[in-house]
Amino acid sequence: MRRDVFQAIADPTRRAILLLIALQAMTPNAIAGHFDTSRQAVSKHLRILTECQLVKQKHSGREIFYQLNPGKMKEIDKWLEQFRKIWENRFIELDKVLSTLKNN
Amino acid sequence: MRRDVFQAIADPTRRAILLLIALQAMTPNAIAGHFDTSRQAVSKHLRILTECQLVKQKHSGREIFYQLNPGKMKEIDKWLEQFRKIWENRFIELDKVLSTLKNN
DNA sequence: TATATTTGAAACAGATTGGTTTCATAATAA
DNA sequence: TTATTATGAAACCAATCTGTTTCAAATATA
Repeated sequence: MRRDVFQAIADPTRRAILLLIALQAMTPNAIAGHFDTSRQAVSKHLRILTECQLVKQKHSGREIFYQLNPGKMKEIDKWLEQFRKIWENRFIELDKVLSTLKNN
Repeated sequence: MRRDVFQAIADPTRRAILLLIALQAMTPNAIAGHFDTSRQAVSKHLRILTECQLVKQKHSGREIFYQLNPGKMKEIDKWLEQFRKIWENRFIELDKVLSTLKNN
């Protein structure tokens, strides 16, 4: 069972769930109401999202509200950051080429 | 066959390949040399990465060099951006709370 | 030309995934 | 208390995924 953030966001329904609960915590039933899948299917998605800590639970009576854990989203951002550095380096190199051309 | 960038980066080997060829274009054989999997397995990963346009091919005789397509990486960045906006909004709201406390 | 190298692709096997059905548990309402 | 509601979890199935084996095609070398 792979349960990392990258595997978690690979599924389009899970990405939609993350966006849905980003602004407001919601119960599994409420979330399921926004999709064509069953409550049980949503529940399984929520389990995966919870296990990799992309969402957090907040119990309230018999209801469970799920909300985004923004901190964990930064793990994806961190991974992307490596590539951003590469792009930036290329831009610096491009700048060098351009200034060399300018001086000649 | 789902072939979007999110499904592509779900596999750890594929993420490692992306990092490996980010700085320098490489052939499938050279890439396979860096991992424990076979050349054929790497070839399949490269096919998936190529199909979703995360990498580009550059033919040179019988060799094929694979290189990162940084532009496509931005699709992931774009998706993350939605959440960054949410975080920023929260920070703005937090600022409001703090300044209200200050004035009282 | 004959041989070796580099690669992609198809066929197959085992593991994983996403969804449904069913059941158990806990909290609320009548 | 009894019935209803909200939820998680287990069993199961079809589809998909990753890796291996095998083969074919194209390019380079002896």
